[in-house]
Amino acid sequence: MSTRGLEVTRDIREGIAEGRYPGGFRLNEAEMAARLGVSRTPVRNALSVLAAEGLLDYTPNAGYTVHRFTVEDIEEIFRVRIELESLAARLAAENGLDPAQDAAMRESLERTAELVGRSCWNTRIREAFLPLNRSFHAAVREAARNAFLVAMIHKTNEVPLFDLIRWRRFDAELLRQSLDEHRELFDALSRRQPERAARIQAEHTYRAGRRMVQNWSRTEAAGGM
Amino acid sequence: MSTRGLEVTRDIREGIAEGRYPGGFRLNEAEMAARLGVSRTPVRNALSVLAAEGLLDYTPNAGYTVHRFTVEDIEEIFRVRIELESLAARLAAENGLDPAQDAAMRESLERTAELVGRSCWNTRIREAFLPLNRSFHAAVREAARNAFLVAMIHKTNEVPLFDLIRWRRFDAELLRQSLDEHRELFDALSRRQPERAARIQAEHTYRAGRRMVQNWSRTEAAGGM
DNA sequence: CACGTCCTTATTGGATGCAATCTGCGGCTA
DNA sequence: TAGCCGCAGATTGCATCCAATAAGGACGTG
Repeated sequence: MSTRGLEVTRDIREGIAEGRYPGGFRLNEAEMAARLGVSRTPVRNALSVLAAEGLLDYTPNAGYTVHRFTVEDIEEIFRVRIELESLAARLAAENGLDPAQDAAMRESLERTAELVGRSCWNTRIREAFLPLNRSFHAAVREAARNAFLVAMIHKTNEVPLFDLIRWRRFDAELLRQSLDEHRELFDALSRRQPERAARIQAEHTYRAGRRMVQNWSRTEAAGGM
Repeated sequence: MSTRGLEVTRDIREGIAEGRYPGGFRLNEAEMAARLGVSRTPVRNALSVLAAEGLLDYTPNAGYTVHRFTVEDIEEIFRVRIELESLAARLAAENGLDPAQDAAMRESLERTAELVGRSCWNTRIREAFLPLNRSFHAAVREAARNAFLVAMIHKTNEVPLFDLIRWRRFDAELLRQSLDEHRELFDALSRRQPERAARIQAEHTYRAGRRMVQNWSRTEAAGGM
C-alpha cells in the first residue's frame, strides 16, 4: 500500500461499511481495479488487509467475499463491547476530564438537548444526533487515555452498517432517553465516580446491543444487508 | 497472499514474535524476499498485513520497521486484557465446562502438579510448564463460547517476546502459586460461579501484567528487544 | 437419462520492469 | 565554517506479464 493504496483500502472499507458491498458479495480484483481506476496490485493489498481484519472472507485461489455477519456475531461482539466501553468509562472517571473533553461533552449534551426541544420531528433529527452521539462517546474514550483500548473498541465498531442499523428505529422517546443517560454518565465522570460511570456505560452499551440485535434480525429477515 | 504468501506472513510474524527482528528493526522488501526465496510480491503483502495489525510501523515510501513497544504500551494492553480474560472466565462459568474442556483442564493441572513435585529445578521445568499453562487458559477461553472475544484476547498476546519475557523470572514459588490459582479458577468454573471465576481470573491476569512490566523494563534497560 | 471425465475459461498468485520518491553526500556559496 | 542546493543511489509503489489453480460446461459412456 502507498499513497494510492491507502486510498483504495479506505474506499473498499467504506464501501463495505455503507452497505454498497453487502454480506456475501464477491469482490473481484480486476473489476475493483477497473472501477477504482488503478491496477490490481493496490487492490490486492487492500483485500488481503481487509481479510486479515476479518471484514472479508478469503479462500486461496478463489477470491474474497464480504463477511456475512450473523445475529450471533453481533451478540458476541456486543458482549465484548460492553466490557471495553465500561472500562473506558471507568478509566475516564479515574483520570478525570481535561478542559477540552469537558467542553466537547457539554456541547454535545447542549446540542442534543436542543434537538429534544424541537417540535417538528423528521429524519434530519437523527442525522443531526448521530455526530453528537459519536463525539460524546469519543470524548469518553479519549479521557480513558488508553490508545490500545480505543483501538480495540474501534474494532468492535467496524461491522457494516452498524450505526445505521443501530439507530434505525429512532423516535423522540429514544432520543430523550439517550440524552438522560449521557447526562448521568457525564455527571459520574465529572464527580470522578469510576464504578458508577462503568455501570452506567455498561447498561448504555447493553441497551444499544439489544436494539442492534432487534434491528439486525429485522434487516436480515427483509433479505437485506 | 496465497499458499506461499500465507507462509511468508507466518514466517515474518514468528520472526518478530521470537525476537529475531527486534523493535525498530527495518524490514527491507528485497532483502526479505531474497532471504525467504520468493519475490517481493508476497513479502509486500505480508508486510502490509502485519502493519495493519500494528506489529509493524509503516511510513509511505520509506518502508516498514518493527514496532517498538514501550512499557506504557504493555500497561495499556494488560489493562484491557484483564477485562477480556475475566469476561472469558465469567462466560465459561455461566456456560459450564463440556467434557473435553474439563478433561483438558484436569490434565493441565495434574501435569503441573507433577512439575511442582520435581526435586531438581532447571530451565526445562519452565519449558514444560508453558504449554500446560497455555492449554489451561485456552480451555477457559474456549468454554466462553465467544469467538470474537477469543480473537480479541489473541490480539493482546501478539506482542513480541510476550511469553518469554513474562516468564523470564521463574522459580518454584511462582510455579506453585500459579498452580494454586489455576486450581481455584477451575473450582470456580466447575461450581458455575461466574463472579468468583471472573475475580480470580482478573487477579491472575493482573499479577501476570505486573511481572510482565517488571521484566520488560529490565529487558529494555539491558538494551534488548 | 445419469454420472463421471476432460477441457475450456476465468481468476488468482507470483515475478519482474519501470516510474516516483526519499535519503545521503558532495560541492557551492554567503 | 555553516548552511543550502543538487545529484546519485537505493528503495518503495504501481503496472503488467506469465503460470497455476479452481469452477463450470460439454461430451462421452454406462
